[in-house]
Amino acid sequence: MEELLAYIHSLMAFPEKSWQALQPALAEVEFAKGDDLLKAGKVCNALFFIVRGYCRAFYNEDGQEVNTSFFFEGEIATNISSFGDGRPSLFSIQACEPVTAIRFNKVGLREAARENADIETLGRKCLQLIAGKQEKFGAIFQRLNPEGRYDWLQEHYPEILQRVPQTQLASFLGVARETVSRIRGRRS
Amino acid sequence: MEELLAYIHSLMAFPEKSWQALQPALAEVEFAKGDDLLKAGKVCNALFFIVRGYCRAFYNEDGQEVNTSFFFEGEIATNISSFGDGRPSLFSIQACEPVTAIRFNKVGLREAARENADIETLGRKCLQLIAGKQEKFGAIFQRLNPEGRYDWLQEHYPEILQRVPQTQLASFLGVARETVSRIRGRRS
DNA sequence: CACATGTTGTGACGATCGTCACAAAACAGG
DNA sequence: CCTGTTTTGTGACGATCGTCACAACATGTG
Repeated sequence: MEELLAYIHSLMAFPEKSWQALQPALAEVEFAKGDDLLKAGKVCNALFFIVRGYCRAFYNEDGQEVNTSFFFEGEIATNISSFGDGRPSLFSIQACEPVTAIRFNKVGLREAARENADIETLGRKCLQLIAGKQEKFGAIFQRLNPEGRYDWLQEHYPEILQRVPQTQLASFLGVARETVSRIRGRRS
Repeated sequence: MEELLAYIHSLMAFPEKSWQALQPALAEVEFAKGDDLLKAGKVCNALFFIVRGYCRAFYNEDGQEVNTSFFFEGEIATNISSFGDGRPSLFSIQACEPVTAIRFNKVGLREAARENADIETLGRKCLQLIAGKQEKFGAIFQRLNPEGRYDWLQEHYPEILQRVPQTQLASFLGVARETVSRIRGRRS
């Protein structure tokens, strides 16, 4: 819980009173490696603040999995659009290691936000953060070739390169597995 | 204004009372071709609902312009991250034709949202819409090669292909100008 | 109409990447 | 420790794309 509080404080001033008001919406949860935090086809009714371990978001493109993002400690894993309008999620989120997370229940969050303006603001901040991250990644894919993308990750998210197995990294970079292997060969 | 009202109604129920409360934040504005709706380096303190004409968002990558998106009639043009946290925008938004738009003033909007929950909700819906659009485009660039991207645009946003000059389209697709020319050659 | 400017088409060529095939290495379960 | 399974490395080859160079076409301005 301290991790979450620190995260929130990094975003905004958040008095003890608001923190208390938030509690009913929260629950600490554990996932084994391979467990789904969110299943494609289901509606996303929670946010997950990752405390330990990491997850991947992926969907099925004619029989094979495409990774769309990774969530590490101190990040929020969710499907914004499904969470937002209650439509089924197009992708799954899965624990890649044993994961400890704090679950934000949607209903509880909505109730808490109605009573407390800080919580409403917090929600908006998170949304902005997620949108901003998406914007950044979009730009990278738009203007960089596979090698450039790898370098950019190296620079900005070295954790992904170190913790994610190569095959999954390749699908995230939108690149053949072999290409990642060759880029790594050149680097070392 | 009717266009904007229709747009809002397509997103949510929005009673006349809320519409009235929103008015002080709105203003109809005109831009000549080439005018900036937002200048890179400045803080974005408005949303623009495009009524007529279209705009492009672009930034400078070592001396040459890269288009990051286009905004047509019935869409909202803005820089979410700059609008959200008041930091200077990394990109400009420019009218590609004579543009008529409705300007949402940030201060006015904030005041109106404080008084009226519908307006707060509207803000969140717009944010979600923009994040969702970004998510979609990100996925396309991640897994499609230039030709696939072109086809996808053809299918989902044919307007872009028809109204945007080829050179700017190329920079948007993250592709050499000549490649777009050849793809078009193959298509016809 | 003439000219300057900007946009688009096209050909040649090399670099990068995807695909296929198979070998090597790492890993997990008994 | 052995064995089957998954992950990673590597080579060959073809397709696509980027770059450069230049021609054709369109646009707009006097």
